[in-house]
Amino acid sequence: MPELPEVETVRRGLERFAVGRRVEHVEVGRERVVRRTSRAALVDGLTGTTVLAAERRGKYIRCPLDSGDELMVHLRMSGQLLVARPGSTRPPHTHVVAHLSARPPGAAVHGVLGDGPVELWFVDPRTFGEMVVFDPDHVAVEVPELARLGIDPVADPFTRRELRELVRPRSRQLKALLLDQHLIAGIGNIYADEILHAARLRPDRTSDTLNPPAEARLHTAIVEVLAAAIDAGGSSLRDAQYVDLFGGAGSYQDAHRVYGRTGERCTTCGVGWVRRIVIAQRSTHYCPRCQR
DNA sequence: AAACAAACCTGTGCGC
DNA sequence: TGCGCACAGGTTTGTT
Repeated sequence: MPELPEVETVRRGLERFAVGRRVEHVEVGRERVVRRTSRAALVDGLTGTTVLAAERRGKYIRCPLDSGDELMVHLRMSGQLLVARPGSTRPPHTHVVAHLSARPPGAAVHGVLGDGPVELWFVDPRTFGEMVVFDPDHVAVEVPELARLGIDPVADPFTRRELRELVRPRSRQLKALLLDQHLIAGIGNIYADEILHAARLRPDRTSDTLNPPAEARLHTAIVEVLAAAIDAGGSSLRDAQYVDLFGGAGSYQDAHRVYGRTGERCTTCGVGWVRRIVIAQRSTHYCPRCQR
């Protein structure tokens, strides 16, 4: 369930362990992962390039390469990026392996893997995830959804004013609004529920009914919940699809107030019981007492 | 414009 | 115990 905090955790891992290395060799198993282009396009686009940076927009990872192209990775539901020592045993569903060079002399030493060569694995049982190398000058054609992405509440300036301009002119259920990547990029099902609980707003309330205090609570909740989740390294659920670059779990699941807590007493008010309903075709958890 | 449905795919966990 | 099935997650596309 990689959402913004999980993708940000992965991005930070890439910054430490991939940036500055050269891609020596690429293996692509299942071609479905590169369906937007082809196996050859990914191999040719990556081989021989050096990774210049690791960036994130919403749930999309973007890595500029010294060729002028960019690598885009989306983990979708079950994708993982992992770093490993060369020759390590690969887990099932490892669809792409990029062999990265040692770091150049003078680079800082980073963690247990040191500066020797590493492998970067893309693992994805459900194969919804994808990788593509594209020309950023043609992003609107080659990766149109990137060009249509809404504001990133962590990477972009995101004040109450930006939120107000998204919320006021529409009449959308708040849950659906938070999930709409064209408006705000990066919030998924878990964090939408947690944000609305923190803001004390019902998920089915419509956006044009918020008064200024409610709008302010929503803004604060978006910023604070995402920041706390990033600090915790994201959420790893029981079926544990999400892990960081080294296979480590996050801990924000322990801080969930409503997601996955159907039928439990609300820990915030101590009175209400967490309900599960369906909104925007997604399971939605909230406390009918706290959230209005 | 907004809501809804289906599609993509596989592992997990439930009920019988 | 074993089987079958609903379900989970993100996004696009198409329909109402």
